[in-house]
Amino acid sequence: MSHTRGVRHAQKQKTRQALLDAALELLEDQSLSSLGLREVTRAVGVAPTAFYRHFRSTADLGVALVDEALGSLHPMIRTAVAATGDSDGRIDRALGLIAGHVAAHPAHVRFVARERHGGVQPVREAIRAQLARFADEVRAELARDPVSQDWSEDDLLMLAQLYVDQMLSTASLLLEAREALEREHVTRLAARRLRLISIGRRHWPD
Amino acid sequence: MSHTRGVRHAQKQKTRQALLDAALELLEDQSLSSLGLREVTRAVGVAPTAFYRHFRSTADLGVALVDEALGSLHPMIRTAVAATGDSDGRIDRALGLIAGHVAAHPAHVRFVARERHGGVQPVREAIRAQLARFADEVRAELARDPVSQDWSEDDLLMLAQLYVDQMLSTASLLLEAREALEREHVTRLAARRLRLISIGRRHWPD
DNA sequence: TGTACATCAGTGAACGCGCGTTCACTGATGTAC
DNA sequence: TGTACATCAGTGAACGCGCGTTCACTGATGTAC
Repeated sequence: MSHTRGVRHAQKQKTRQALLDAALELLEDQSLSSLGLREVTRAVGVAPTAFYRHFRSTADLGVALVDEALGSLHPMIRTAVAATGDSDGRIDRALGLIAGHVAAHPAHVRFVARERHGGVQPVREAIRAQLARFADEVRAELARDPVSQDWSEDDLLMLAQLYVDQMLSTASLLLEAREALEREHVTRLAARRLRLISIGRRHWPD
Repeated sequence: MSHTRGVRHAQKQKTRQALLDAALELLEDQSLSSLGLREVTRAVGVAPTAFYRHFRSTADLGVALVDEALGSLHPMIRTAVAATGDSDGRIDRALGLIAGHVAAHPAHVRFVARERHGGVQPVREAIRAQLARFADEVRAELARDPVSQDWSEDDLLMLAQLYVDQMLSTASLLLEAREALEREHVTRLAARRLRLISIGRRHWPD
């Protein structure tokens, strides 16, 4: 039954995914606001009109890409900031997770970094909403740490946002680093930045 | 003489500036990679072909906009991080300068935030170079502070980059805040972030 | 100061091209009985 | 299982439109003497 109904549906999903994949690849060296619908269908090998069976516009496709890029990332975020191990160990673990993610999904990371402040409002909004969710999850995780006992909710969120910003910024820098040696340098600098922040955290409010 | 030679030259500069101004305005709600040359000339009221008397392409115009937006900002940067006054006073002064700049040149700030990771490579590169100069100037200023006596050059640069990132990030957040109350909230959060960083700095390396 | 020539910012017509969107269609898949 | 009808993902032709770029031009400004 689910199979009988599924053949047409499955084929549709396959085409939809092909459109998303092709768009993501085309977006490696251009912005969403200049991505053409025909460009995408041409890359997939379907008629331009087929696009409308899946998305109302390229902006709509962009929002779907945001969900694909960030929607599945929530479990990783919690792990990245989990309060287990010593401070330096936690920093190394978080950076390892980030580096792994960038290596596995470079195009997704580039897309989010590019469109976060890009020219397409609904996409900016979708990214903003996802990053706000991340920040709130990080805040919840930070609250479990004894170090944060006397912190107000506002300050916890402030710190969480700082961490989320650092993650995205580091991911973006890793993306630009083409050689392994350069990536190591970026990681070392990011570790120092995180270290400085965690020192500030420990001594807050001084 | 400089006047005789100047009439034609001055008129040319005037048109060039009109093109830059019109482009900047059009870029408030789109990315450079989707900005059309005809769009810009139409807004100014000159023939499309006149564009080529000033820029080879919209990417070229974008690089000129980067220089306009960031080139004149270097003196302010030094003032913003100058090591005079107590820590909280310095933070307030820096945030005041940023808020003033955002209020005076919102379109420039938006342009830089948008194109920093945007789809036009030469423009990204121009922004990266200017931000690197900022970071180096901040590093030089930080080095003059007794607090940084034992810091390595690498760590000073790391901290300087962190400050530059915070400035840009705060400027971008201020831009999105439409109401005065919202802007106050953004400023207060930014002050806390800077405070946390300066605490980390004071206790570095713990 | 006046004249003859050079420069060059801005023009306007023309081009070929790819764009987004519409529409009626086809034929495989799904559903009812 | 078989038949008759409904659904709907993908097609292909057609449209009007604005794009970037070329080219020879005009006429005001600049220069040499």
